[in-house]
Amino acid sequence: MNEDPPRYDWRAIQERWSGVWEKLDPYRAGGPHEGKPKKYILDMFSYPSGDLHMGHAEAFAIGDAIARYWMLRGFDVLHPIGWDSFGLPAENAAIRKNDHPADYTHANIETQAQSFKRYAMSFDWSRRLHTSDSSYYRWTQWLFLRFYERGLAYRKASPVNWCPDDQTVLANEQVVAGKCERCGAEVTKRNLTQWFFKITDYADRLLDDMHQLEGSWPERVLLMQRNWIGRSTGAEVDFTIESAPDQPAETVTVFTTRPDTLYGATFFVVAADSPLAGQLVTPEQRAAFDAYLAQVRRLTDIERQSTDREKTGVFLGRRAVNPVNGERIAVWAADYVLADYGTGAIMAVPAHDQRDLDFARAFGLPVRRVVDSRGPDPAETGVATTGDGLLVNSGPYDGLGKDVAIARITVDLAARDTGKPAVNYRLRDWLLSRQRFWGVPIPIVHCAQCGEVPVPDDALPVVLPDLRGQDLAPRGVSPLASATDWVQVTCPRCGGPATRDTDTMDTFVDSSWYFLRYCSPTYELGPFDPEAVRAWMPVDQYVGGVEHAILHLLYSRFFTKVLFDMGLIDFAEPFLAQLNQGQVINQGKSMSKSLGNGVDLGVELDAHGVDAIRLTMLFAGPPEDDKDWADVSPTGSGKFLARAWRVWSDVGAVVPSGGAGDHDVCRGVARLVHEVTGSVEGYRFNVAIARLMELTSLLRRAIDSGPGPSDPAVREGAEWLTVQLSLFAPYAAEDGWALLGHHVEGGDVVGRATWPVVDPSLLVDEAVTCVVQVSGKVRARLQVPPGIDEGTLRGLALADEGVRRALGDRAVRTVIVRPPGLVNVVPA
RNA sequence: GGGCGAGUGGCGGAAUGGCAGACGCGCACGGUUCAGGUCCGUGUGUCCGUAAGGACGUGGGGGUUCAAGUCCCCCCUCGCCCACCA
Repeated sequence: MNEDPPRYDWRAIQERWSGVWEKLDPYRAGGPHEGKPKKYILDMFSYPSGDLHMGHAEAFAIGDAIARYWMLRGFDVLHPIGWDSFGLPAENAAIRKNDHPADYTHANIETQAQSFKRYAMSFDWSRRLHTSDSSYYRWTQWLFLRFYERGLAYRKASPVNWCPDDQTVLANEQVVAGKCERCGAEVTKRNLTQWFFKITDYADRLLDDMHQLEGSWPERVLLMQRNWIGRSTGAEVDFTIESAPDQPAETVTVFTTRPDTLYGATFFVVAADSPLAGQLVTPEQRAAFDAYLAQVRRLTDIERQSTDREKTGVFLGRRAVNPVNGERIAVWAADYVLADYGTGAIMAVPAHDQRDLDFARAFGLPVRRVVDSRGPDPAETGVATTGDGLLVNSGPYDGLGKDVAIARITVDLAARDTGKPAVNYRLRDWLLSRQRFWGVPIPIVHCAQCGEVPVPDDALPVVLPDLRGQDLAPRGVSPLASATDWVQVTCPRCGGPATRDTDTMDTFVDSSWYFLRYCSPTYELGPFDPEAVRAWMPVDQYVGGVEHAILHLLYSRFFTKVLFDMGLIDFAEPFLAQLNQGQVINQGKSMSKSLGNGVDLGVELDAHGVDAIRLTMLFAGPPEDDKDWADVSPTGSGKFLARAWRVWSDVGAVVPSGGAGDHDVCRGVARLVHEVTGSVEGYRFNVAIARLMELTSLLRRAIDSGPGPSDPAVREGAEWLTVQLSLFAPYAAEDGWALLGHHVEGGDVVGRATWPVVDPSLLVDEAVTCVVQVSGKVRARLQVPPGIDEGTLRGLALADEGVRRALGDRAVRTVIVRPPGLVNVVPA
């Protein structure tokens, strides 16, 4: 009878080891580190909108490889998982299916948890958390109250972004190109009283602390945050608006980054939709202004922000007086000036600002150059000169350069009390209230006697009422308002009748502190145990998508700084290092239902197995590159795993006795294993996997046509291959570990083995191939000892047949000798 | 319009200023197999050449250097981000 050799069977392997891991639970983080150094490796937690998809598969393969690496290096690693489980999709599903959002949420969480386990994630499952559990959101409310006490959470009426489809307000950060980030509907403005976090108080620190992150955060993310915060330094300048004869004069302040161009201000513009415009307009111009304002209000933000639009505006009938030269300039209202940036009013310097120039040309307003740019006249070319130059037409400031002029003019304005240095930010306060149900209730009570009253800490959590199905249908006010029993309360301060705030918090509030909760997920005395946070935080490596570059990452940094100021933590940046994986795309395009190019993770896992998919994700390229699924080969990954498995199977469980084994195998293994370590530390997993493929081929050759499977060096190579491959292919590696004789069921899992460290003496080359170039082209290769001296090498190179042939009859001008690897002969 | 990043075989991608194309996919040929697939081996940048060998070659152009995919300048193309923020 012919006995078939054993074969790599990933299905059987997955089934076998997932059961064992479930029992052993091998990836729990330690307590106080037992003397070991710590690493906190954090994957962005998951939103439970369905099962895991291809994007998750890539991101989590990266995070898991990093976490597993540090475990094998002997660190105490915290690698937790949880769910960002409040949010609109669950609520919309509940309305559709007439049930409770929690049902949908928990079903999806269970599905994802099972998928994570199948995907062999090395999570500490004991720390799992859900932001929609009252045991979690109790502390979200507690944090809100602390922010409130410090004046960092406040309510104000203002025009806010309104999504007509989701029937809720949105934060600035959630409006992308005038549309709702989530559903794509065009966002409109509504004047509403809403809750805000005063993130603008932290603008400077959010900006300045970024230098700590340089080098360990993607440059692109830092840049996006810088742009988003948008700090501009300049001056505020007071213009007097000439009054009607019977009225007192008014002062309107403008912000400018170019106070040096003050002499070039030839008109004055206020935002058409600001209250200021309505106050300034004269009775004669009132009708024209009202008509213009109506026209502006009809525009959507998208139309309004289109930069190639013709400039529009209307004269308000009054004049402003320039504080530096007393010049009277016309006051206009226009929609190119924004009501909510700076002071909502500008001085227009058309010669040196393109927008002002476009406006001046549209309405025939004067243009005066005050910076000598030596170019053609902007009034004629239509191109404003925005660069540096010496001042002209600027009275006492003529001849000054930009920086000096800005400093001098600002000082002089301040001395006459008509201006001062000023800083402005693009960043606005974080609008956190939402008129939806499935979120954290805002723990504030409104009392006719006492006004806003915080819910006392010992009355937390304010638990959501039990609403479901049609109770949740959007009607422009929060669904919580219809839960009358829930809304009606007694005032915690005076005991009189009061009502609960019916808004819920933006889910980004939940995710702004979850990384702290993981340190002590069941702690009852506060949001986190200070001891545990001191032990684990900050996060050493955060892994997730770049789509959170300004939302989640900025908010989390803000929260961390506030907690630092409260004295609750002793660090001001939560994430020391950040890695953004690329997207998984298909045929050059991101996957979408409408394109029909979606790839289902479950189908891929069923077809190729977990290890092959993880390996494919990581081998496809550097982590931050996009991966096109049409360009990669899970089949190839599977073949590699089968080859590796056959090596383990051939080497088997018999431990050879004594000796280092075959010298060449030993050195080859050492070199490759060493290179894998370097590649993993640099997050070049594609290169690490390439080296493991080479290692596998080397061992294959050693078994078939070298010293054979029982050589000690071959065995050691096989063990190391197993340990290193376990970062990427945990199932196959565990099976290999068992094949090599380890008692996995008894707790000797490969994921808790020791990362190989090679003897440095094995990495020193015994013979080096020296490349000899003539004029930079390779003409000969010499085998030389690594310690060869310059003179000897030079002599050998010049004597070489190939070199002489290439030189021909030309004389040698220079010889560059870089022992032992390179000689470059330069002929005359 | 502004900012940032990237362009390397048929494809994904390697390469501290020092042998361009590691590793893989694909393809070709050979072996194994009743056959197909699997598996094993060999080859595979382009051009000239039976071969030995040679010429060319990292988007285009210029420069620095003994030596450039890598550094500098200009241009082209693509991608991403921001976009009337005074």
